[in-house]
Amino acid sequence: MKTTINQVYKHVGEEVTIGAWLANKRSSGKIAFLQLRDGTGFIQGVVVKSDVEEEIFDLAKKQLTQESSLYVTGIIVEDTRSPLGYEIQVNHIELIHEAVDYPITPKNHGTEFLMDHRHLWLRSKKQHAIMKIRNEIIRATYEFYNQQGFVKVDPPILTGASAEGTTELFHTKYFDEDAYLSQSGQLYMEAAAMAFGKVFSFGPTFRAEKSKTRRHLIEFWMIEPEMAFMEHEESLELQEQYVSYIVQAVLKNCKMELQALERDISKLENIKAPFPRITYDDALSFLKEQGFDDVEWGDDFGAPHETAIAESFDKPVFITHYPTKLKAFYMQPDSDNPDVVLCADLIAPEGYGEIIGGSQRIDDLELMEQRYKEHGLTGPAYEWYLELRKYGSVPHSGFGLGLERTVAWIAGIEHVRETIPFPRLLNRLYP
RNA sequence: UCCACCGUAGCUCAGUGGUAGAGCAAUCGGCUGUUAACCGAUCGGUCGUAGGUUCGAAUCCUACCGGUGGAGCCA
Repeated sequence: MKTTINQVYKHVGEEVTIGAWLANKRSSGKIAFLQLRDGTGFIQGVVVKSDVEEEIFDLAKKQLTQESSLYVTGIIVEDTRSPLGYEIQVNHIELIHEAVDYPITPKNHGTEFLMDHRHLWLRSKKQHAIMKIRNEIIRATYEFYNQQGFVKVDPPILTGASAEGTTELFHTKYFDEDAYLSQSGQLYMEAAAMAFGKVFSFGPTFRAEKSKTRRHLIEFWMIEPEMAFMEHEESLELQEQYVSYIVQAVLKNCKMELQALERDISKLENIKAPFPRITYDDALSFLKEQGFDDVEWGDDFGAPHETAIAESFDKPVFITHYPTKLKAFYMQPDSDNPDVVLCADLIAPEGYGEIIGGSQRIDDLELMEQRYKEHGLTGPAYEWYLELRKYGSVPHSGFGLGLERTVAWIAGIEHVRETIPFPRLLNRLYP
């Protein structure tokens, strides 16, 4: 009977066949241990010389190379010495394909080498665990927003202009016109919110910035909810519920993966709403108390500042009410103080930086037109966006969550490049 | 774009002016519970590239190329 490694617990005492790759092997004169993986998990196969035909033992001991593909047939047994709790006592092996000189050996490798072999590196235990956690976050995201009555709407990837007018865009041709790869679906999601009420998107975004840090990718995935009839504080409540939901989903459904990554689970267990909030002004005072003298009112916070603020909380923290001049043109000014806007960045703990940026959007046509002028934004590409304020404008808010930074934080991975299957980095377009 | 560091065997690294080294991988042999298994042997090199200094350069100098970490910008 054919099965997969994640199903073996249902077949204790039975003979099964598993299609697998050989991750590693260890052998002595009369016993061989095969480390098998099949995509669903890892299991050890035990080949005892006295229990199998001589050619099978010779195959296991000598011919089987790392990453060769095979069908392994044997009896599933419980064994406390195995991390999985089960082993397969091998009776028969059918070699499908013999791998020759697999480049990624069980010893140490450098980042450049591993990234050059990313198509193979994905097979390793740690990378497998990271991708499973990424998948769980995506799965839980769809589940959460569907439960909350959101509709998934897909914004375009090819666009005629920038959403924020700040970041560097990838330029391409659209027949005879200029086009750009999307750096945010937000403006389109605002249109969608006016059609469906509560919407979310999940898709790739592109930034042609020469950023070279452990928090940056050229191509990354964002989840962008947008909610009609929702004001700033309500949006914060949704954000903290959402982030709590995905953290708890990973804790519940990815125990093996978190263990494989040696993640300190105690740091995740208390990630439950509500999250602390601190205004930009209070954050600035806090930084001054901490001895930072390189930042004044009106300056944006740098990575060291964000980290210092995040380290004083054991949950993600919202930094709210940034100066208007620092933020995008579409953000709603605070009615009590128009010098600041109704926005919030959510900073993850443990130095992972900003995982969410969000705000209430300007819904007044006159104010939006004024902002357009101040930011020098003109042209037909923006006309449709203004029309959203012309026909039944309502208060609305939204935010964007960077998937890779979120995966890095939850999985405890140092660099975002390991949290996406094929990262696009400043100097990397291969594989 | 700026700052710092690094390029030596397939991989990870040592070697700081005087014969090119180790561990792992690979190949051969040994070992009945291994967990990056272990033990013995064999194989493995245009020291990133181009100039320069020197009797002599992997080592010192210059330029270039590539990479890593960080800054700025951002999610």
